[in-house]
Amino acid sequence: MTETQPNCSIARTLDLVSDRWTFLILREAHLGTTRFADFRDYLGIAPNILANRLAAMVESGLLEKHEYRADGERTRSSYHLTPAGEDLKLVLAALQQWGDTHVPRKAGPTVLRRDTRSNDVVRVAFTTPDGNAVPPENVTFEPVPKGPADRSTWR
Amino acid sequence: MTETQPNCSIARTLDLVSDRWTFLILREAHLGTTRFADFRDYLGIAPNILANRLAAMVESGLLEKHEYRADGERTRSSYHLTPAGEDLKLVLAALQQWGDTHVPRKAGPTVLRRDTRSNDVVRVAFTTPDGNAVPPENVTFEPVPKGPADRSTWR
DNA sequence: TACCTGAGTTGCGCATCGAAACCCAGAACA
DNA sequence: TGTTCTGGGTTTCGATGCGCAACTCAGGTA
Repeated sequence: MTETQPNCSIARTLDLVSDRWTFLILREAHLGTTRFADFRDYLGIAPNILANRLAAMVESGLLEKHEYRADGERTRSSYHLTPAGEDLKLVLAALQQWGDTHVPRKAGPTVLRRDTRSNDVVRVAFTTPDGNAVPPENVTFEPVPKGPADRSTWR
Repeated sequence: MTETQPNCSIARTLDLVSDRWTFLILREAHLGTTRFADFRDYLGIAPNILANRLAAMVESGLLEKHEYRADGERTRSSYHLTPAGEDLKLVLAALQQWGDTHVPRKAGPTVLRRDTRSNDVVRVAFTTPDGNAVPPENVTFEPVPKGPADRSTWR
């Protein structure tokens, strides 16, 4: 087994998270869910699939499994976002924002993204390094000159 | 078949794009690929899967199929991003940015996001509506008060 | 002792995936 | 006129993976 890493960052990312359930588990984790039974009940996911996904996500560094013990109870497992998992907040927000505009729910969105300081609703957008907004139509994906020219090796 | 729409924007979005190949086809489309054979060769995707995905993406409004005829050639098919598909640029960029930092390639990234006006490298970030950057740790997902409280109906 | 609850595991039928092979129409060639 | 080439697919078929339902197992509770 040669276990080739794709050259494309999008492809490497998708190797870890492209699954629908993985995204939804991440959504729940970002909303504060940590326990197996809560993920199962909130998402309506089959327990074998959930166990499978959680293990894969721990394996790939998106979640950490902790054992904890509340007073007078036995130890339980909980799953917490790692910094890498936290950083996917931006991806989740981008997906959500797209869904809000392109496949809207008649009754309006169920979840907002809000700035805890100002209470403003937050958007995801392109910016320059110094924080100026860039209109999407001015953003291009540009292969780097030294990169592998053969597109088929990008995956 | 009741064909229920999930209440969660992320879930509704994932119904259209959660598949790994769908994302990679979108990446290629954003790089300018329009023809069946080019998608097939650049991605190394089996033609049945490609045909399947392209049809689904046309069906869900991410791509449009055009017939065109170059001088002295027969008509050919091409696939072009719709505005909705264009808007997924932000999601692709967010995935790519995450991959660049959390599963980096030793030889550096293969594709950059660049502002065609200033030539600056572009980042994806949270902003307020008036364009100020918001640090990710200050962004929370907040269920709207009137929304369905029962999380299990969100999907 | 029996029961409950959280956190899974196992078994099984069905759908989907993907590799390889095949197909078909139009142009180009001979 | 027939053959070949190429783009854009379709068909076949075996392997994988999904989700439901049922079961397990350990610790705490009545």
